[in-house]
Amino acid sequence: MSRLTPRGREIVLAARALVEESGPAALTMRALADHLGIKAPSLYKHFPDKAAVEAEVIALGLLETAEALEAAEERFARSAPFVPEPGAAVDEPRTLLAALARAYRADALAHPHVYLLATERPLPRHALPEGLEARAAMPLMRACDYDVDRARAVWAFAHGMVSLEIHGRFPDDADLAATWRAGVRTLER
Amino acid sequence: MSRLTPRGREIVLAARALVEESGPAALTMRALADHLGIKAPSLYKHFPDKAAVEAEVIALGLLETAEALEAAEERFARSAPFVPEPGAAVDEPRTLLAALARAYRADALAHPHVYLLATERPLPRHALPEGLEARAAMPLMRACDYDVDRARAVWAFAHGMVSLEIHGRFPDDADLAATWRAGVRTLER
DNA sequence: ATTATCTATAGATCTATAGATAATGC
DNA sequence: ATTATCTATAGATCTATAGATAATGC
Repeated sequence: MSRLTPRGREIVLAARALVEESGPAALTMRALADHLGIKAPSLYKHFPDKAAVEAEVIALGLLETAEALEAAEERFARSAPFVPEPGAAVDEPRTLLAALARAYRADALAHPHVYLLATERPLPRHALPEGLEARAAMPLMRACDYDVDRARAVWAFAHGMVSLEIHGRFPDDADLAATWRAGVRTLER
Repeated sequence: MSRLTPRGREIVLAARALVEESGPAALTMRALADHLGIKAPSLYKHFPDKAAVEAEVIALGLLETAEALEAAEERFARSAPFVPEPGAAVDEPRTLLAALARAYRADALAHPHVYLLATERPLPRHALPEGLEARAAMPLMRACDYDVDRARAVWAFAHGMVSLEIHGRFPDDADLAATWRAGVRTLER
């Protein structure tokens, strides 16, 4: 993103909006051009091909995930240590892992189609900013004290939850907050 | 499947082979017809539209998952209780949940593209055999003593692991067997 | 008679290139 | 001069329908 021209940025933002509105399949060069009020061939003066535009949208999604997790980390670090007491806010996550899980879910559900675009296909790693993928993975690694297997297990749980939820695979009456709690609680140790 | 004509069955099996070979997007009416040595319009005498064919492939995938899990359940029930001893086979799953997790992964990786077709989109529930979805979910429910939240958490973990693995999202040198162990072990209690 | 196939074809899309034209920045 | 746009168009696909033809089953 940072390495794009201003017009390139606009195009990528329009592409993200398009994906978010109507799903990854709706991102076509023509629809994107329409959104921008230009003709499709004009896009090729800014990006070599469609994959390049898509890669930028994916990079944007990854960056937002990283930022959401980092923000949750900071919020948790600054928050008062949890002390059970009568009038306390019931809603505060009590552990760093719970805070990260909550942020992960909130971020994914805030733009589910971009989330799917960024996770349900191989990453175009060559087209992503150096270090972005690792950056997005670090908060969970830190929360798991650099135990990679636990960090990956937590990631798989969170991704699985979000994926199944977005695709409507759980029963309508499922209490997913309870499922998240059950998962996070057991993965905590 | 059972409610199909013999020719319908052949078409669905060819469709599944096509998906498995080249991914869900490769399932087009023309490619399917080519595979069968006929012309695309002929398919419409057997299925009303492409979605109907796709739904049958998904039903097949779900059925295979259900059968794989049920078989693992039975195998585990019949196996000798685990007794740590020097020459024992190191590879035996020691708990029912571990056995189911292993079967889930093996089944998904045996036909990853069909797995993705059956999980990475909303289920065409109206077009599936009655009870199939519930049947596929039961082994995990039984293994979790009907604790739905734990069963769903395990499912999410397993689905997340498989999804991330199929899409090549883990580092090449990741020890995924260790990640599965870590996840299953913690979700066990 | 019914069933499975075929040919022909409508009607939508998509991505991407070539080359012309207008606007902007020195 | 450079940049952003446009029109025109090539070249691939896709899904699905209509109607003809051949084969099969009574």
